[in-house]
Amino acid sequence: KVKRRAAKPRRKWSEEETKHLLLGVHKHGVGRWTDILDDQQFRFNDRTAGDLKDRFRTCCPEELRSKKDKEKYKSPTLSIAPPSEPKPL
Amino acid sequence: KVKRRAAKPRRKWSEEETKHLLLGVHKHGVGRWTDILDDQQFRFNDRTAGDLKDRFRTCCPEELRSKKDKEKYKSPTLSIAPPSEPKPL
DNA sequence: CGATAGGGATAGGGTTGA
DNA sequence: TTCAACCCTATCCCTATC
Repeated sequence: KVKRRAAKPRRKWSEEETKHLLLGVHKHGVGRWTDILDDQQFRFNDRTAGDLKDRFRTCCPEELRSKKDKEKYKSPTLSIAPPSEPKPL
Repeated sequence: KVKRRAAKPRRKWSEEETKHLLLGVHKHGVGRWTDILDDQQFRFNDRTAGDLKDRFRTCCPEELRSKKDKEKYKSPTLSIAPPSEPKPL
């Protein structure tokens, strides 16, 4: 049986934080979680690359189901204006 | 409106079954529902890990309210002698 | 070795029958 | 109405794989 770490307290993703994630995906591409996390243009509330991956999975279930053509996530469909001054969350 | 599965018939938790749950928490810790469920030392009446979690929530509301120091659930306060031969419920 | 994808488990809010 | 029992799923964990 696998020893599990003590779970960290759960923190809901805010709309603002999710917007930063989607903008990050728009800029760097799906799966580039560490790149997005390290991009100072986007602000996250103490998340890990895995957290970003999990959040994207739940906030975009339909797209995730089609594994091929991940480039489509970079389509202009996601037309959210980047925040000129990302504030800390 | 969320699609719901057909509900399973409700079965009350007996004192015996609850005792096994508390002993399991004492041994494995709060939140280790699958570990407790898989521990052959304890017997449950066809419950899921989620059922154990929910039962613990209702049978120990005070302790659940204090999120910190979960180790206290392992305190000797819960000094119930483990059944040498757990019987099926 | 570091990072990700996918599967697994839990926490907490929601639902419902007695 | 209340509340124990059960459901839903976002969030977090584990690990094979690259």
